[in-house]
Amino acid sequence: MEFDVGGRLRRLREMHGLSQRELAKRAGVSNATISLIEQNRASPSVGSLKKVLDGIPVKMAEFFAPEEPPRRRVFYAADELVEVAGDGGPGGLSFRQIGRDLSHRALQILHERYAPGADTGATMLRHEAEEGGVVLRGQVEVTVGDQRRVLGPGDAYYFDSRLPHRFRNVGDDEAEIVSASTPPTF
Amino acid sequence: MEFDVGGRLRRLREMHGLSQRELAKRAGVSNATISLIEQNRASPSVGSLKKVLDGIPVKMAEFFAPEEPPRRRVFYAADELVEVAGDGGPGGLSFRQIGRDLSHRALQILHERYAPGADTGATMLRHEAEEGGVVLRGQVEVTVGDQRRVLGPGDAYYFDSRLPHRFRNVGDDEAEIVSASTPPTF
DNA sequence: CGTTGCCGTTCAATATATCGAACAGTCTTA
DNA sequence: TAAGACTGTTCGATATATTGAACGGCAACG
Repeated sequence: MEFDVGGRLRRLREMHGLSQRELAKRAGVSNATISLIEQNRASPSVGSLKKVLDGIPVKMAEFFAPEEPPRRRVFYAADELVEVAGDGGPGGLSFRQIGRDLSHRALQILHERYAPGADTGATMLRHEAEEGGVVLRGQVEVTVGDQRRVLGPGDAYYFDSRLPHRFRNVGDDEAEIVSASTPPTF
Repeated sequence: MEFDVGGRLRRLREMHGLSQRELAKRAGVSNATISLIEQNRASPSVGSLKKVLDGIPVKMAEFFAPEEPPRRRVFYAADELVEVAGDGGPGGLSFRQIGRDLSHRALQILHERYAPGADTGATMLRHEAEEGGVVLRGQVEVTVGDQRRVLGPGDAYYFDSRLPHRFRNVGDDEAEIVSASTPPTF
């Protein structure tokens, strides 16, 4: 099993939008060196390789880490967000989540919509997590522990998920929130 | 930050109960080479180092892997979010963050606004983190590694922050995003 | 058109890694 | 005591990595 040092370096460099000369300057080596390494016409010393990687910057372990980190999905169209709670209908709540499988993710992000009067109910205690969000439209009454407040467009919140919490749309129009929590809890 | 290649190799070799000569034979290099490398009197080429490690055997990524692998306030009015980047004026970028001190938080949540044409620039900070977000208004071109896409209202993204990334408002109107990342990076 | 500036590549000169062989030390055995 | 079989280290010769300067290509500009 050979390691294509040159190809790997070239891909990393280009991915970071650097020219050979630019990288050479940052790394303190000559551009010729980079060129030769990328063509696999020279096998750099560990010291040199380290200098080069520091200029990108990339850690040694990263560089040699198992080739392709399975290219995870990055983009999601609006209609590809997955409904994870509520009925999704016009009458109530809609929680639309970025990505279907969160088991390898650190973050759960939701696009939430509340019909007028919609209410999450008194929510259970959750696992050890933190969450926060921004209200985009409407008037949402947020209750966390013994604190309560009505938030409008642009207002935000942040709390420890272990506290009991509740969201309620107290306005006459639909309300919208984008929220995030870590780690994902469901 | 330096990497003690010699010391590391010596420890690994002894841990596996190999003599310099024995390892040299397995690896197909001279014993002198091993001796010099272990004294840090020579910085082996990655080709040589690979041969040596194969003789132990130890993977490159393993060799360079770090010793140990990685592993109040609730409500904020819209005008209490703190501007953390950009000029905040009408002309460019505005990144408004929930909360001022993130040192004890797991989550960084931003309410971002981009004037038409606004751009985060090509080179971005890189950190061990994950981030995602939802586009609320406008047309935003998102580039992550070698992937690129224009996202509109309701569309979303999620990626590993170690990949170089860039956001650009390619529409004629202001664009708006709510994003989250963990752990907070600043 | 020529100039400027950037790109990646190539080449001869030089610095350095690597080799083969010899060195000194330790332990075992005759 | 010396010989044999190990250990890790050192030395000059040689192979190779690295340099600095040149080269040709390509796009922008006057």
